[in-house]
Amino acid sequence: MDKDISRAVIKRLPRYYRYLATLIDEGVERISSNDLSRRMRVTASQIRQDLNNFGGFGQQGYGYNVRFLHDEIGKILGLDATHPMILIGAGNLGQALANYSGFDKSGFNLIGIFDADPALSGSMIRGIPIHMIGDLDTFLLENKVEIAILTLPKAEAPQVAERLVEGGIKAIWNFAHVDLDTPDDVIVENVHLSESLMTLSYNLSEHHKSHQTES
Amino acid sequence: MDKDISRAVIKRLPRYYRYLATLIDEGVERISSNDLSRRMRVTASQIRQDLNNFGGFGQQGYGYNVRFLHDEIGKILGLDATHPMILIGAGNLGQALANYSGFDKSGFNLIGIFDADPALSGSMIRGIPIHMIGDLDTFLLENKVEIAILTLPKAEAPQVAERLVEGGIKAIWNFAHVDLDTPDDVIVENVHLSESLMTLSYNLSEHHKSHQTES
DNA sequence: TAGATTGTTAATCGATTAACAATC
DNA sequence: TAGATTGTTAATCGATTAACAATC
Repeated sequence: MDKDISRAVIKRLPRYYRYLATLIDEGVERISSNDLSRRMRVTASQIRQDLNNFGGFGQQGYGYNVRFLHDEIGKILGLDATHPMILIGAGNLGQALANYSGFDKSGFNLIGIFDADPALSGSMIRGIPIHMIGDLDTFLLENKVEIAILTLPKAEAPQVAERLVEGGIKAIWNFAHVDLDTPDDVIVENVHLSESLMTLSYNLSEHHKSHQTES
Repeated sequence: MDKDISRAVIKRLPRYYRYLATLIDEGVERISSNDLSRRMRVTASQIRQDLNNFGGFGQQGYGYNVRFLHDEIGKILGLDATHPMILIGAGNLGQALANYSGFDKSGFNLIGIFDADPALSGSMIRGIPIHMIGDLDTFLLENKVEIAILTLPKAEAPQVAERLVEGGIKAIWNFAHVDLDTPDDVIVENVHLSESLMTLSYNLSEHHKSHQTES
């Protein structure tokens, strides 16, 4: 039904969601696009335009019910569903992400960790077993996995990505410093930390007027 | 001199830089905007427009010298300079970033780590000492620090950010799940991982045609 | 020189902002 | 009802793409 929402809009939704959660914590029950725009430092127009891509969540003369809007955006983002995930590459970053328990409460459940290092075989992180990478294909056959987190050296990432696609994975959260070449129906969300740092560095180098930037 | 380059352009520079490094590895000496556009899956027009924001790096009839263009973009990004950094919050993610040695070769030198946990006092990560957060202000007085990496719980981040600003920090690489309210001359680059995952989740939930996305 | 390919201007497309009628 | 504020259309702004003259 909702057709072709622009990526710019989608990327703003989690931020709305976060601000609305804060408002709930503060006990705020309703908010107008104008008040929210002041808090978030975006235009009220943009807020109303963004939300109306998904339907009329507000009420004229009243504004938006905070809890309702929060939950609706949660649904739009798919946070009402459970998303089984695996993580591939238990290095520093991989272990840090595996240790982070915050994803669970949004429905992102890590059910397996894979690495090439035999020393890690059989051990666990937060109760989640570390498997050998050789067992990946079997695991994908026997378990429903939606998302794979790729925290691998760039050299190994493309080959592993291909195996993931063959195994029916739906989405890859890619932390490897490489672009993956996947079929159109596989979602790839890239997090290139070093590129984020370079962007920061650019702004440092010059006499640029700064503004806060989303990565 | 270079005035007001759009953020969209800046965010593409690190990717050009990465592809050019790969071309150097492959022994490619020159490349046309057309060939590069095919590899990177962007338009040749965009490549030429982007680069010409910074000057004419190419030559008609020839294309671009790979090594030269790579190095020029490096300079634009400020990778020819050294950027002393500190990291605040030695939790899972903080430790992972501290352990990552790859930043050094781009000039990003981690010179101090701070945490509130007394158990960590005096220990080191990759030879970099962990200080108590109480010593932050003194450290900033005694050391030239450009960038602070914030890997803290959201509750503590704003207060620490304020101390950093007072201590003369130039830029904050913010991993905390909160927007920081800093003066205009302080650069903030946000990395909100949970928001990145939500974006991925959105694309999963629906029958959206996927395309690879930069976070 | 002829061919190739840039640098750059012009045209198009998309996203943001402004305005206001609808309506709670 | 009157006031407030949305939903939505129209205007503006900015970014991308196309076209082509300049030039190596």
